[in-house]
Amino acid sequence: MEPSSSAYDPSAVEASTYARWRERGYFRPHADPQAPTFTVVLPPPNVTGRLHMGHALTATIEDCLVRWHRMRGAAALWLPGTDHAGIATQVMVERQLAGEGTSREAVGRDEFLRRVWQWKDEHGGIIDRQHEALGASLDWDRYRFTMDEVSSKAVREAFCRLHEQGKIYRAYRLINWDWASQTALSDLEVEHRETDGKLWHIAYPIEGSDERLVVATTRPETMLGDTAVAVHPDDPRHRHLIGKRAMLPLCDRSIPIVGDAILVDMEFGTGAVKVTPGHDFNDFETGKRHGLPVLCVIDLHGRMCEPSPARFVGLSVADARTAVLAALREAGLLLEERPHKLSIGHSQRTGVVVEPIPSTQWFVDVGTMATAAIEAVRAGRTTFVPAHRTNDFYRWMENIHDWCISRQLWWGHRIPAWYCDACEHVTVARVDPSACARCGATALRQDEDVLDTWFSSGLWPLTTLGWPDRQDDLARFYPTSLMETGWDILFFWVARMMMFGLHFTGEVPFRTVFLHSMVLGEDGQKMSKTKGNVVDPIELIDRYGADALRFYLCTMAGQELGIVFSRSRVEGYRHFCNKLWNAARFVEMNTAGFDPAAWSERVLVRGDTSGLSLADRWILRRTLETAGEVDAQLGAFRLDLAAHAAYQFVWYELCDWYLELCKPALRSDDAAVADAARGTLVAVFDVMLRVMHPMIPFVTEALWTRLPKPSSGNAAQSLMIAAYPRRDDPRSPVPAAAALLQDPACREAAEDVARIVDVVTTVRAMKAAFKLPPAKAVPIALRAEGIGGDALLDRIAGAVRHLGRVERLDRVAAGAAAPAGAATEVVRGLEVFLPLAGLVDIAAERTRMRKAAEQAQRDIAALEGKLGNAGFVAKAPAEVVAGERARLTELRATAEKLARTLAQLESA
RNA sequence: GGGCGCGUAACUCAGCGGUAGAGUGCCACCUUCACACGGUGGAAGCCGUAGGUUCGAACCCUACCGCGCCCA
Repeated sequence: MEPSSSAYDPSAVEASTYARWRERGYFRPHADPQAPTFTVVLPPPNVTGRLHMGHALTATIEDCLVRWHRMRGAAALWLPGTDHAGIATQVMVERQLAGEGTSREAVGRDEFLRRVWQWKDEHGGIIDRQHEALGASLDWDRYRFTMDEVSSKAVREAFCRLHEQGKIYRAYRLINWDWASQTALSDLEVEHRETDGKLWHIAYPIEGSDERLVVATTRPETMLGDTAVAVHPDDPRHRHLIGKRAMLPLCDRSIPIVGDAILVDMEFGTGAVKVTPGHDFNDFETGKRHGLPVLCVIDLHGRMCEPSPARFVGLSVADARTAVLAALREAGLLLEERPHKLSIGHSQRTGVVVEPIPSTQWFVDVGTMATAAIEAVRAGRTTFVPAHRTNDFYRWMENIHDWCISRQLWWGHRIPAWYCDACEHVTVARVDPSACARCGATALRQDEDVLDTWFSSGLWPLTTLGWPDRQDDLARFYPTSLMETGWDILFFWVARMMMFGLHFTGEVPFRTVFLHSMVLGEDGQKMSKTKGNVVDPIELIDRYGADALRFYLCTMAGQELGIVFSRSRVEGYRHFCNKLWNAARFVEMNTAGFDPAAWSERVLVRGDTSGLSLADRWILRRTLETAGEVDAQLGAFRLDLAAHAAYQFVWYELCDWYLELCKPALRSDDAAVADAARGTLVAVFDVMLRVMHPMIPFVTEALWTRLPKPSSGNAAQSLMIAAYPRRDDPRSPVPAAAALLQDPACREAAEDVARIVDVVTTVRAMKAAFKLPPAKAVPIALRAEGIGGDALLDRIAGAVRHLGRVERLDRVAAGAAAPAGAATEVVRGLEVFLPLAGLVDIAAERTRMRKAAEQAQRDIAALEGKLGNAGFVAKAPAEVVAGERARLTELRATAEKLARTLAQLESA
């Protein structure tokens, strides 16, 4: 065994440890068919993407839970893979081609696809290796890519089935058009941003009258496509105009005036709105209600087109707006212009303003699938964590629109529809057809478009398990246990997966949906390259270690609000890993050659604590309590509280106190005494390393592998597959856990340790107050009058002497006078005297004591008031009242002792 | 406009009905035989504001003020 360094170096263990886990096949679910399964599918990142903090958070939470279940004995399966990311990837390759002075149109579809695959091969897979750096225990043998054979087959199967069932159809509809990438988008891919715009009032002359109807609009250029004007049927200002016609300015076209209570808000603008079914979703619906024609006046490149008047044709939307406004102004029809905030849709991918345009596209009728998904959640078949997210899911599902799934891209799953030139029949088929299904003609053209990437990722829980061909994994691991992702993509992923999963299998895709919030930059803003506040998780891993980053992310997993990144906290958790490393090193140094078998059999198996010291009993009990706490918090998805409990215990109880308390025993000549401490150390570290492994797998594995283990029978090769310490688990490393937790001796030890901590802390503080060096050995005296007397002092004296650096510990009998010239403190009724011949300023000490006495009196008065309140005594829980009474008793004793000391000082 | 969430120490966050906590930072002392990525002691908070419920409120309720997100 090589001597370990005094500083933990993550880079020295992480990569090799990960490789070892992988070689040994620990990432695969074990074969035991009886074992419960725990299955998670990783939300597929973009194949050419890089790990960002959101991915790191997702992977940390999922890995932690997967590891925890694996240690609890489940056949744990965490499924990796990547997404082909249609638009994003295509845009990258198009940019590359543009750099070469060519374009996808110039090189042709086949060459373009070859180039995309090449791009994917060159840039893909980086994020997989980054997940490895984080320690993700993904089953790489089951890796899936949304464009691989299995996925492709699944996509085609799903498309054909939905088409056969009439749930996929082709229609001429208004869609969101991204002119930069020349494709349609679904509603979800459009981001609405609030923008400062203007509201214009335009007068439309009424036919056969001198009247004018004034409409308010934020998009004057679209008036060229107006096919009606709408007013509210209850509006006394405009009601009489319904049924008449207006003359559309600039176009000299006669359009009807309709009454529509849905579209028109009487309070807004002038109470009259222009209706442009070709370029506005609300207007499109209004057009359907009134049988209005749909005019398309904006083309696919965002330019005005026929039937716009010739002088506008060819202008960009922005130029057309200027021109239209100028023309209206000239005609005296532009009445008002005022600032107005409006929300404008932008393409999520390219950022350009999305134009609603009518077009023929493929759609999924999601109505019944959405209903089924809502019902499944209502029935509790899938639950959301945190629970209040359930309402977001309902609200979105209840207001869902049909999903536009065709994209005018080349990179993606090509739509399996073929058009017959002869009879115009559309053949949709699982296998590429050679002839028209209706007329048999062989002149077929496949649809040029591909499917929305989210169509294939919506099938992800199915395809990762081999659907539709393989059934074994599906039968064993579906429905999966957990879907964990950021809540910003609840609708993209979770909702679609729910619909598809239920539709194709009748069963929900996952039992629990755990949604975390977003990681923001240190400035509290959303991370973005332009703001320069992006934090790279890989840089953090390199600098602080994967465990430090993971532990930090665990502590943030419960955050409801955005997670404001804090580098200093990551650094703090690196310190924690280092602390753990050094504590374990201490154990290693002190247990060389120690065989814990006999100790384990007696204590851990039989629950016999008779040979243990006070400190041993205390720390054993606290270790088991902490194990239970962490286990419970992980079960409640409170990774933050699990991490917190482990941190507090390790640093402030185990390291600060137990490791110091056990030192005298370790150096004892009495082998039994030393072995009691050694056995305890070994057992405590075994349990705690297991407990923390899901959160910080690397450092715990490195230490656990090296340290002696208490149970020689359960010599697992790796902590990863060791049993998680749980009271009722027969595989638990502490079979007698329940008995130990019940053991009165262990419980009482906690009281004594608390006394030790009190006294030692007091002595240290007194030294500091009198400017004595902490290492200075001082004489002290203690009096435990009325709180256990000599028996208590017998139990704690040794530890107090050791930890307080006390050279002589005297006892002051109940009736005796306090030592003269001594500084005095009373802590929970126990008097601590520090004789300081010559050092003590009697006057100052007198003042200090007087202050302490006054404070005690104030506390007593406050408590007496509380206990004197009849309402409190009658209504508060008995244990609370009893607790306060005990506190009062203790405080009175303290006050009395302070008074006595003070009296002695005053007479001095 | 509708919905949800959040305002606790200088910063990042726990606590969510019974004596205000952690990390980082700050001050003083300590290179003590696991750890200076450390130890000891300390300073630092009208727990957003105002009401209400309660014996008791940082915690529950209401309103308001800020901040963020989602959906229109």
